[in-house]
Amino acid sequence: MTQTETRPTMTVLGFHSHDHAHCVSTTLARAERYCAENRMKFTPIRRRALEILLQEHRALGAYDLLAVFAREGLGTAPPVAYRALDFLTSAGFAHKIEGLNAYIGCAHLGADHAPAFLICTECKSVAEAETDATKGRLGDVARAAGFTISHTVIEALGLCPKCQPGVERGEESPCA
Amino acid sequence: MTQTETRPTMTVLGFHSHDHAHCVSTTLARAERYCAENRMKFTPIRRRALEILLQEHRALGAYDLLAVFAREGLGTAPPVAYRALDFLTSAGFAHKIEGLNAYIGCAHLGADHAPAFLICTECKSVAEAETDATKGRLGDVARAAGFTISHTVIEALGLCPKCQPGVERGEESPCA
DNA sequence: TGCTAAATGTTATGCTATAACATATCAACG
DNA sequence: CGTTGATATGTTATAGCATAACATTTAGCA
Repeated sequence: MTQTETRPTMTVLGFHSHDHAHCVSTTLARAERYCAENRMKFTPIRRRALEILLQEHRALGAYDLLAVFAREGLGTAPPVAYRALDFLTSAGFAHKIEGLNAYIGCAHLGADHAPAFLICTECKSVAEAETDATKGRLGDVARAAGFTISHTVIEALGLCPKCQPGVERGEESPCA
Repeated sequence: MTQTETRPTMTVLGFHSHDHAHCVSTTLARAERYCAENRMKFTPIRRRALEILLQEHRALGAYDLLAVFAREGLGTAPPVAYRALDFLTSAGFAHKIEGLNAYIGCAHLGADHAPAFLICTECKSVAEAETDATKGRLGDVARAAGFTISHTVIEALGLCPKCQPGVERGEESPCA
């Protein structure tokens, strides 16, 4: 199961290192402001759910999230997790990775963007790309067919740079 | 549940009408030949599974398939359906629609192609496009990130031409 | 205050998928 | 022919993902 405890500040985002604690806190602050401006309720459980997803920075199952909630006394029944995830995904604060039945936090606030994901099947780390261009191409196909797109799922499964065969690793766990 | 009985010969493929009975039989024949040439066993249950998927020509859940099997005395336990689907998807004879947890037959034989799907959330009909171009663009992003793609999931959910608001329908069921 | 809408708590259930092990089938080879 | 090994199938049980339904609480507002 997922542990939240001992985790370095510098970890992987989009397979690049960065100051993770900083990006978590600023994204939370931005979400807070976004909700205030849009009459949305950023309740403690929703805020904590986003915080967990952002901290992990990899695809997390609903029941993984629930397990953290349980440890923290925030709830034990599945709907607790799914409601928080519904809120976050509706708001565009998180996305579901369909290929993994899992969820990931997102730094791009606002409901309408068409993300593409690179998902490492080895270490489960996920990079998010904003490929409106990809949606544009899919959009061309759709337009030609008279099809109206409401949502896109664009995911690539494979191996991230650190999990490629032949890459030697140190003592740290792969990709994070 | 899904009924196989009374179904017109002309139905929707890629949102275009076509002679469906013909495309089902020719695709089955091609699959048969492909398997013979590649030492793969196109057993009765696998053949029937593909036939069902091709006939329906829309996303079908594993348990929908299983229900048909049960009616026909081919099996009642989930692994029966999942094994057939595993074979068909491995062979490239069928694809899983991740956004629906459902499966669809495919006319493009051979394991390696990168399909994109337009999925009508109203009538569940599915159009398949061979957008190697889209894979190419995702591939650009991946290459830049040092990511090796093994599989892509490219799906657009929305409304097909016949299910658009404002389109009046006759007495037939939507899109099929 | 009292109304309404939204959020949360809780129980139960349904859908999706696979593990594990037994049995059967079939092709290759001596 | 019969053994052997690999693949396919039969079967039971269970794991993992998700939601329906209803009770209770909370927050905003007339």
